[in-house]
Amino acid sequence: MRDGVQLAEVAALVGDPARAHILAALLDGRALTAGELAYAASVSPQTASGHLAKLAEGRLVEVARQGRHRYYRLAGAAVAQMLESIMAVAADSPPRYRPASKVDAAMRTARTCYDHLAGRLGVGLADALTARGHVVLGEDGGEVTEAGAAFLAELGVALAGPKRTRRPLCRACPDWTERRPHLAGRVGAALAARCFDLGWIERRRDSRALTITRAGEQGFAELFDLHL
Amino acid sequence: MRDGVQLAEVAALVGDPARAHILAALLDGRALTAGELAYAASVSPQTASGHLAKLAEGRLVEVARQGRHRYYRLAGAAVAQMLESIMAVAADSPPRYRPASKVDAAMRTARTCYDHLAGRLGVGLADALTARGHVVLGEDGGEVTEAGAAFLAELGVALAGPKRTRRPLCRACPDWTERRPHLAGRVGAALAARCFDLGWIERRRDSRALTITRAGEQGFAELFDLHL
DNA sequence: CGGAAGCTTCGGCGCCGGCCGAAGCATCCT
DNA sequence: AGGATGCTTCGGCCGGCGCCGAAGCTTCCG
Repeated sequence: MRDGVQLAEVAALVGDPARAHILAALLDGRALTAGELAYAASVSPQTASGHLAKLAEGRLVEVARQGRHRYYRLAGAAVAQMLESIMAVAADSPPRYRPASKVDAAMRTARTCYDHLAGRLGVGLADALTARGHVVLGEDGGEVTEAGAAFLAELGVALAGPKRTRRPLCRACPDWTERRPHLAGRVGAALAARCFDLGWIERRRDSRALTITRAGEQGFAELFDLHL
Repeated sequence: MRDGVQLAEVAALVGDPARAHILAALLDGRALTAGELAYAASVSPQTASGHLAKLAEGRLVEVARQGRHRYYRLAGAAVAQMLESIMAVAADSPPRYRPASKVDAAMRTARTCYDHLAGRLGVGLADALTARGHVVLGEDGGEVTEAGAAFLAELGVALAGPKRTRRPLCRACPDWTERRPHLAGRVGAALAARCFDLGWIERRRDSRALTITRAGEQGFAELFDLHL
């Protein structure tokens, strides 16, 4: 069982509190500077730099130099999915203390998951789209029906992009609060981006939780029969 | 971002080499004794005992006393899925050394994943069943069609069991070698069990890889048009 | 061109945690 | 009962890693 060592190496990278905070901060798919990540992890810049070097060597994050800043981001959707699956185990494992604070309620309602939407909002959208036959989530990623393509086009969701990308169009991504999948893949990302553009949702400070605006409440209710 | 600490706690449990070997050994869903796990992890019984206590406290494994033995097993399918997703990241992350040994080839062909089948065999079965409309894998787990139920019944797959179980009937489980989902859930487990009973597949020593017997080759080819 | 900002590298300290020997329980066998 | 087996607990050793201060490198600005 030789895969045990690689398993341990990757898990150990996530297993340090500072690095876990860094990864959690990157989980919404944005690219953050080393300084911001140091602040997020509550460690000094030197310490964060060391952690980031290890994460980069382990191919968990990628770095992009831009002027005197260095922007770090998750290395891909597989990493995000791994982190979500670990959180899913962490969520029900420890009976220790269950804060259930206000921010948790917000997280459960709507949050970003890598570059798409999760929480009740995310699974609600996925449910609505599948119930109406706009998307079909199969085992091999899933597809968008003709009616779905028309619906999304009318909504203004940009699905053009380079066709040669390897990323699947649709993917069911497990949601660790709702325990049911939400919509990921290129469609999930484009839909989330469009919701931001429409001003239906807004990011919160220092959290992956999202604020649903009044326009968003109206839009989600009218177009998706979704009341959150 | 308070979830960072819980993330780190769970990941740190997997992050130790000895514990990772233990978890990898349990990944096929069987329950093993503390002694067997100590041997699998190449540590002394005392050391393994400490690790197992931590894994149990972290709710990653469950223990069942039976005589003077203690049988440990993974705490659930969510844990198995987490481990698979970590392996998926570990598989393409390190360009270090790629052994690509013989056992790896066997693992890619057919192996167990928790209590169901993975590898080319696993995804091939899932493909065949969906292509023929025997199962429909949706986002919310999936269903077995009437034709599928009849087909499985004729094959001798026992799907009765207690109806009140929470476990979904079907579920798409990501496959880290094929990078496409295979069939999990109660149906996946029952199908795997039936293949063992039919003598189509056999476990190998010290590995999750499976040997496909001559009867298995014939059966998979005839009933699923699957040539491995 | 100097100074400041952002980030990294280096060096040494300190501590957490894995490891095993020895001992302590529980269970099974005869 | 006596001994063997399986597993756990205790105690102490020791290596590794996270941490930060100081210094060095690159980039931006006036």
